[in-house]
Amino acid sequence: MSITIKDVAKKAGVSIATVSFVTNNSKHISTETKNRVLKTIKSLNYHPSKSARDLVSKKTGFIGFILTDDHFLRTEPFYTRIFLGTEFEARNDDYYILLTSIRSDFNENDQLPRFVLNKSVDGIIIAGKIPINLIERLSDYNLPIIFIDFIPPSNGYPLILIDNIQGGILATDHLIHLGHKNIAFIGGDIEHTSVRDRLNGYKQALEKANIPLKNNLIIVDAPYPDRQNGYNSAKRLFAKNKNVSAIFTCNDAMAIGVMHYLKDNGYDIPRDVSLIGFDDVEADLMLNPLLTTIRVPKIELGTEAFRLIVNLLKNKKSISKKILVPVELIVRESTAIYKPK
Amino acid sequence: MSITIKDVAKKAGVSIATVSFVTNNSKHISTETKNRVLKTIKSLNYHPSKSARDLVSKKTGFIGFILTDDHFLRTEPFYTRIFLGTEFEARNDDYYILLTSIRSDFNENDQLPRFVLNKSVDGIIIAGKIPINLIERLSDYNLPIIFIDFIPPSNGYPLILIDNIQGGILATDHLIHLGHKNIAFIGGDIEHTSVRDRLNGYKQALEKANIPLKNNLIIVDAPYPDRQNGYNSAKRLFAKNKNVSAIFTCNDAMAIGVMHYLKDNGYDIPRDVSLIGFDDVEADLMLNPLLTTIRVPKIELGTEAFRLIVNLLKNKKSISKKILVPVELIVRESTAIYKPK
DNA sequence: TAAGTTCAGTTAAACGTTTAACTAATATCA
DNA sequence: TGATATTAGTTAAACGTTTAACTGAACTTA
Repeated sequence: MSITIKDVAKKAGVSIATVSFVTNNSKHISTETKNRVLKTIKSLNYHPSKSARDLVSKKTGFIGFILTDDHFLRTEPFYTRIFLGTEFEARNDDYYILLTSIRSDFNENDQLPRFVLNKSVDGIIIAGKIPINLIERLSDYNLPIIFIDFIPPSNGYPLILIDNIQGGILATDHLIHLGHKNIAFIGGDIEHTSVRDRLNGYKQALEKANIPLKNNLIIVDAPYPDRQNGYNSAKRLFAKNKNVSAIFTCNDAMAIGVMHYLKDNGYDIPRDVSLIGFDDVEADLMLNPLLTTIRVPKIELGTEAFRLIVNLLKNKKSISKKILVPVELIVRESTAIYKPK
Repeated sequence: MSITIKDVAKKAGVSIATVSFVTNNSKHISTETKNRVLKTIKSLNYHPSKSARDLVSKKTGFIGFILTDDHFLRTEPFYTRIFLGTEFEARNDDYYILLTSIRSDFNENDQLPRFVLNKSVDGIIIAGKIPINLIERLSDYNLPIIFIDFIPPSNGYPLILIDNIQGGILATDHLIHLGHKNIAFIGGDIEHTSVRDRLNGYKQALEKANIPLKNNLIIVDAPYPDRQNGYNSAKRLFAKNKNVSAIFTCNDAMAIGVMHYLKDNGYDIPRDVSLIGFDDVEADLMLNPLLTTIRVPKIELGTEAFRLIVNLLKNKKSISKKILVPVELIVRESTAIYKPK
């Protein structure tokens, strides 16, 4: 059968406790014995049984990762990248990540993820907007929960957030420095905090530059920030106001929609209109022109979340931290110096 | 602390063995006792400890799922959908899926996935093309392995495959029925079996319709089947042959590249050229015109793989099955009846 | 030198299940 | 009727670890 700690102990001529102490280096063992044990472990290709370990330590060694179907299957690998960041980091710490998806219209009748019901995780990471009734039901299980890129209504949870305000400022500043004055903002649902914060950054940047805010340059009534809604929002923007020289959209998907609208209506990018997105999802490298955008470090969001939850697990006291991950301006081809017509 | 089988046994007034028999219904227990135990379980909200179970049963209850980074982070949610299918199915069978990625240039110096080293999975599902040295090293661990959408060089593994030949026939037949004669095939790497099979279907369909095969209508030298290579392949196709009225590309990504090329060069789709893709990844719903394609049932590929591996695990004898999952023609706007210029 | 301290290692209990082997009661049948 | 089979349940060992409590030797120190 499989090699166990007993086999190692026997072959190395020590007790199983000693082997255990070596593998965990939890007690001082003479270098001589230690090396002998280590060598034996290697030669037998011994790997401790996870279940036996978990059983006695009362830990599971698993972290649950929850995503809605919507987010999971998004065209752009945004949330999958975040997951990957978490998985990467977990490798160093002997944790496994259990990924599951829930329906985005999760309701009272839906079952909680199995790993919650069976208590097979030590903590939970949730990325993106999630139905609040799930959060409420989750709280009964008193597991540590961390949110990525979402601010739940109830306080007290540690949060890993994108520095959206900073991103909004970065994007808008870029356009301002290029000489633009009539800068539009196109967002999805204003109820979503990221959109609100990005808009906030936009406003702050304008104010700092003494450019008056015009409400008819702000379109934030689309239900979902996808390409189609980007297209429609652009249409509505230009219906109100022909005098736009630059557009900041709250994400790349909408930006691509806007791009389509502009092309369909004879505007050249960036000659007639400059366009900047947000996320940098590399969704469309064939885009012409290539999109200037704000890069969100997705992998890093995932790794940060993992580090934080492990910390929480070790120190037991629930620090309700809020970590803002910085973003970066990526200048490509869709923005240019303002030239009056 | 946590509720254990002992608590249930005590409260229900039976031995722990009885409780175990009830939870597994592995032995006949009187309905009376059974109901009493069940009720107690519910009232205490008891859930068996997975690690204790795994320890004695020598199963882990986990299946490993391996993807290369390339596939994982593909723009189109192709492989993530397959994973989701597996995860869905696993829910019914009390299995968990451990998803991990490896680098696409995985080599001898890279570590095997942790779940292999630590023996924390009962079997492995691999989706998409994977470096063969990984397969070789994996075979040492004598775990059941199943491949999805990839035929490894070494035989004997159960395979879940897309019915590519049938798909090739379906696509080409569609174009033939529309009256096209000069039908081009654009594929990526011909070394890839899916491309070969799709091309095969293409050839079969032409032959059946008595349309002579022209080699200068077949472009299969792109290293990777993405948009950029679709664009380039189209360029090369039209350099050799202006007389093309329909194009069948081996996947949607290349089809989108081809679409860009056609637009850039003044061809109207489908008036001048009909275009059909493969995969139906819904990557670009803003596409104009919407792409006619062959739909691959991604979720189903995942569920089939899971069912097969569980079967393998239960019956122990390694049936080297090959399951061909059928595809479906989805007619949208990019194909039309042939009209001579 | 005697008492105490440190060091290196061992022993054995515990974690929460499953399951083979057993028991005791009841049913079946020639 | 007595032997046998069936049913419903129990007992106890086993799975592979961790770790508290212990042991014995070697080293300090007054």
